[in-house]
Amino acid sequence: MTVRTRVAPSPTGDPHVGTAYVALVNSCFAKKQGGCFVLRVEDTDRARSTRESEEAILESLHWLGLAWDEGPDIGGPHGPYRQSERSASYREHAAQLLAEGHAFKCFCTPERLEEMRVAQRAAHQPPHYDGHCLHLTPREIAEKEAAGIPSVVRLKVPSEGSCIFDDLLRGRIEIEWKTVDMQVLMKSDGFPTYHLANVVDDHAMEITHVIRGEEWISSTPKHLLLYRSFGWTPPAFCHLPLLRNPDRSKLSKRKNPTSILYYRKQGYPAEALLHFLGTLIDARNDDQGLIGRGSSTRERTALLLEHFGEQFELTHISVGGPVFDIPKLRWLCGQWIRRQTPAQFLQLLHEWGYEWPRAIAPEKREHVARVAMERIELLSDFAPLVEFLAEPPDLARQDMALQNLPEEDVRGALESAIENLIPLVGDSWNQAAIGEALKKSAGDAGFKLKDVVRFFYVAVTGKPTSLPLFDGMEILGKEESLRRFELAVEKLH
RNA sequence: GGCGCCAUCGUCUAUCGGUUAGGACAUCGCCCUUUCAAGGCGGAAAGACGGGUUCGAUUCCCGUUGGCGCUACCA
Repeated sequence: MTVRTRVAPSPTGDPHVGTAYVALVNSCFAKKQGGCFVLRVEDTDRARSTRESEEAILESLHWLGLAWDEGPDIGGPHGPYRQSERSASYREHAAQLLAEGHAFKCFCTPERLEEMRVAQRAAHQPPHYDGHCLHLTPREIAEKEAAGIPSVVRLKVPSEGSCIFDDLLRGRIEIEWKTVDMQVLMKSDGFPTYHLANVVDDHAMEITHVIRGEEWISSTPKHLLLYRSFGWTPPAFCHLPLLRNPDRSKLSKRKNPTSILYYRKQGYPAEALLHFLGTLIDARNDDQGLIGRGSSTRERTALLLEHFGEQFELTHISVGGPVFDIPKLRWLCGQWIRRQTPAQFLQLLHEWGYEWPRAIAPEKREHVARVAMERIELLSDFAPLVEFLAEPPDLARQDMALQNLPEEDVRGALESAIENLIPLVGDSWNQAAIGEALKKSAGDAGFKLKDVVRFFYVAVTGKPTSLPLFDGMEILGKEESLRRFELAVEKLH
């Protein structure tokens, strides 16, 4: 039997990094076993599901280089891959459960259920469906339906014994049936809940390994009960740890950016995010040798995925929920950026959507890239670093008030710089010569370059820290550089 | 509260009974140096607690504590 795994996102919000993490594991497992990886959209929550969200999720996973063998966008032999398009199947299966006595119709109002829960809570009982509609006669059911009272279908759960199953990561798990609620399977709007749809589809799509988040462990008995009721062989189950916020709670957007869209927009390269996710599923992927391979983002993510797939071992996933450590992710981003050639980096910037200021001539951009890529982590760090090349700084006198150096000394150094820079004409206006000239200027003014260079930075870039100054000035050109020195001198008069 | 899962440096982790408990991020220091970075070198930093089992436990078992998850006509 060929291995088939799936990821089943619910399109109810922004694409979550946790979805990518689960998708990655499923994809790697399938790849390692020579199986298929399926993407199925679980849009049974009519109120919250949107098509935009679905598109964003697929797009984001693709951005990370993830690909599936079957899915709503590419079809496949087990389609449709969108649960909202499989309603008939759920209705039939619910009817079958009803007919065979594995489920029952429930006419309880939300108000009654709420009162029931409040009472149970007050009595320190776990909230549980109380079986109110469990023993309605066919006649009572018919009457209520004739009266137009809305109903749901609930799962019948054994009252004794326990459900025992094997988790691929955690081994034997035992949960007593009395702690399992009589879950709703079909909502009154005619749509299935996760539990029914998930089981029916996993069976229909011949999923062999259900690899999903840890939050599903306590629901697994319900799913197993459904497989048993239908007479189906259940798949193997594997519950992955949940990604955490730094405070260790489940990763949530209240406390952390969780949207892949966010990371993309901020300029986290896809290959770096993918690599980071890879380190979370197997520590052996925390290998700097993996950084930088490939000449385009597409090729880089493909190589990474190939490596992850080959190396993949379920047992290397540790079961403690890992903190989604943004500082480490950022470092990895910087690493990926730095391992590119300047030309590749330019391409990365372009793909990200960076638009060059017109003032920076195309032939100078590779030089800019070369010196800028050494000092950024995210692509969004690039623009602020190079904006001085397009816009003259708006200097204020106090910007020059650094290091308690008297203004006249600063002015002297700046004037000396101008004097030494003027002779540099034509090709002599280059990084090395500029450096020599500025060193001499500092000396002429009675300082070491080190002591006054910060003022030069402020004069040219408007900030005490920026790109390497000599390169910056070479790129800026002689005329504009001198103009900025002169402007700075004026400020000090 | 009930049920379940989990537990090594601040973080991600290695160790599959015997190690000076290793690496990476972050942090600190030094070097390099045109500021800031990057890079190089080095430092500090961990087995939650209590019982067992064993010649020997971070490793196996039990308990405690702690964290997390579930406890919906959301997934």
